[in-house]
Amino acid sequence: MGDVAARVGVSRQLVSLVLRDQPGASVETRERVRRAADELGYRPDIAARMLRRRTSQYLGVAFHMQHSSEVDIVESLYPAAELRGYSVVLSAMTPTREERTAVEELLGYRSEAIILIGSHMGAGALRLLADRVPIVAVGRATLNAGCDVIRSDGDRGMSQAVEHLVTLGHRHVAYLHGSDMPGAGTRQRGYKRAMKRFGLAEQVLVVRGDYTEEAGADAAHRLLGEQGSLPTAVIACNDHMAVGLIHSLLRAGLAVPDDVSVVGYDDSRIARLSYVDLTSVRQDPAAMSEEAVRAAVDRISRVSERPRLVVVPTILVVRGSTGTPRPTERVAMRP
Amino acid sequence: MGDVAARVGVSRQLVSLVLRDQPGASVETRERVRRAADELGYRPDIAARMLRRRTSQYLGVAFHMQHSSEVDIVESLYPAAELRGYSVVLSAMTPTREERTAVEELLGYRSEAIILIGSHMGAGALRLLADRVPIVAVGRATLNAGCDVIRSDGDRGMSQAVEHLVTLGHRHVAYLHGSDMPGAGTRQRGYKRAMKRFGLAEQVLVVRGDYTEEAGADAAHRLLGEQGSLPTAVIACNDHMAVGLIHSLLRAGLAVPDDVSVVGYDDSRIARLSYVDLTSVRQDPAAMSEEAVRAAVDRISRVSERPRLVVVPTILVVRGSTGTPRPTERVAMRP
DNA sequence: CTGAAAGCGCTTACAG
DNA sequence: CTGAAAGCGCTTACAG
Repeated sequence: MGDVAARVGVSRQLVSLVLRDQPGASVETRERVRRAADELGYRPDIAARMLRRRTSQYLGVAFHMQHSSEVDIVESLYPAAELRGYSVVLSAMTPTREERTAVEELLGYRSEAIILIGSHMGAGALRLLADRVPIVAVGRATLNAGCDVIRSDGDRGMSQAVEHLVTLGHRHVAYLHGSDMPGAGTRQRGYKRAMKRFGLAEQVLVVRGDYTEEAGADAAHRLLGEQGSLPTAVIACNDHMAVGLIHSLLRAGLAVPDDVSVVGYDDSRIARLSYVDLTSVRQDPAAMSEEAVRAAVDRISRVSERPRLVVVPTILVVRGSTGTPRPTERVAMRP
Repeated sequence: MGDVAARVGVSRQLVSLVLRDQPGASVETRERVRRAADELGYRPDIAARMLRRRTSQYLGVAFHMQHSSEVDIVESLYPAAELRGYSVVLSAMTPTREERTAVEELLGYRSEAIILIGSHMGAGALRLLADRVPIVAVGRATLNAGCDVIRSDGDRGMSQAVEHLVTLGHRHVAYLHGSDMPGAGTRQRGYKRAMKRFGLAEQVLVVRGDYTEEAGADAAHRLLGEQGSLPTAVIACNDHMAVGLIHSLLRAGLAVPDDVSVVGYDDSRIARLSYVDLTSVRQDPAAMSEEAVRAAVDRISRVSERPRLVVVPTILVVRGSTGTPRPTERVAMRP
């Protein structure tokens, strides 16, 4: 910084001022300082800056690099944080790097709040952490852990899926449940509620499995095994199960969506593959990011007092795996 | 830090010493200091620490969060850096966050070297940057930009693919070329060289396209259009093209691998889907990370003088999309 | 082990 | 706009 000041012939304070876009320098000087900084390849030292300001202006973010849905959220965190004058500092969770490690690093950076995406921490550990620093948990149902929670509306998402299928004319809409999957309970509840709302309580059919492709394939076999009761549409609790299901149906000589319509959940990359072309419910990553940053900033500035729960609406992405049911089959379906 | 010192009844210097695992404190004191730090939830301020040490011990990493192959590399960068006493600081490149921005942030952190994964910078810009700080470019062919380059051996990868197919008994091995894709040139060259090596120069058949699924599907149509000349195996320059190809072949009533074997490249998530089950060439992310860190550290410590090029061997992952060619077809193939 | 001192590169506050 | 001073939270170096 001294070099830049010397080159322009001004004080270090003035250089600092210009580089922080503060008032107090003439337009001409401003220009000269900037040019000198560029020429010398000078950038203020972030560490020194944040040491002097008692406030780091950092939002720490811990996330699973391998999960594309979390990556989508992190991506929109950058602009959301910048809008409110904060910088994002990233700490990855990987198979070899625990959540604990990731969080400790963020604490070392003196993050003013930590946004925890897809956290696996127990409520107790989370509460202890939340006592030290404001925590915003994204995509996690646990309440009462002393932190703000932002999650997408799995209930409403499933409702959108059911509504879409009913509007197309389906009545026999089955559901593939993924046990042990985070958010699975909410999604199944959403399916059942929506079916009830459309007067289809008696058509509710839940097939259980885990959340893998194989489970989806298995489910197809079980559905096909029950003679005469094949639903005209199936909603899976995630895209992987949906894809396994489709694959088994095709192998069994059935057409999608002509014989069976299929809806997935997550709108993952697989859903978008042209030959899968899966109708899927997608969370709104940009909205979740904005809410997460808002919650963090409000808590830092002590605007919000008690933990907040924000439920962000989902979006139904209609693709080629859903269509109107076959008239013949609809008749056959109602004995 | 003062609080911890006061609590234990020692000097701040001693606390600092213990937390840095330096010699000079008794085992008992060490224990008491650690416990007090834990109880108070104290962590040394990273910024203050690196400000005082004139060396940040940071390795800056710029990468595309959305590219799973880059994420794989970053993941193994953490342990590789730690092994050599460095910390990793992440800066993401996204559709809304340019490489320039990501790099500037890393410079602000006073990274001692920057590992640039999948960089799109021109050679000129790269050279300018490399004058300011040691740069290691990963997965990029451009040499002579004043930085170290680590890339996987696309040439040898294709050679492994050809060898695998030839060993299975294939002779008519076609290639789907993806124009404009980084590394595409090297891969195509590898295919041609390997074919020549196995005395199959006359069987070389290159179908062009971009690197999308659609291009793979198109290629299938073109291959099917040429009567009697359908190869018994096809290598695609990436998994997406391979998957598009397989899909078109299946639609045309052909079986994979019974009628046509298919090999992809990248070993992406899609390749691993159970119903795709694609034999694919995969780069070795852990090896690339280790080489990247080694190059960075050597350059920081001025062990290496001139830019280094490290070519990391690939690994062939054999799955269900490749098999022996049909005897009948092999006869038909040689008129 | 302690204690007193200096300094990393900034920002802040203030008198001129 | 300048100039002199202080201080952020650490680490380093040194005399005891």
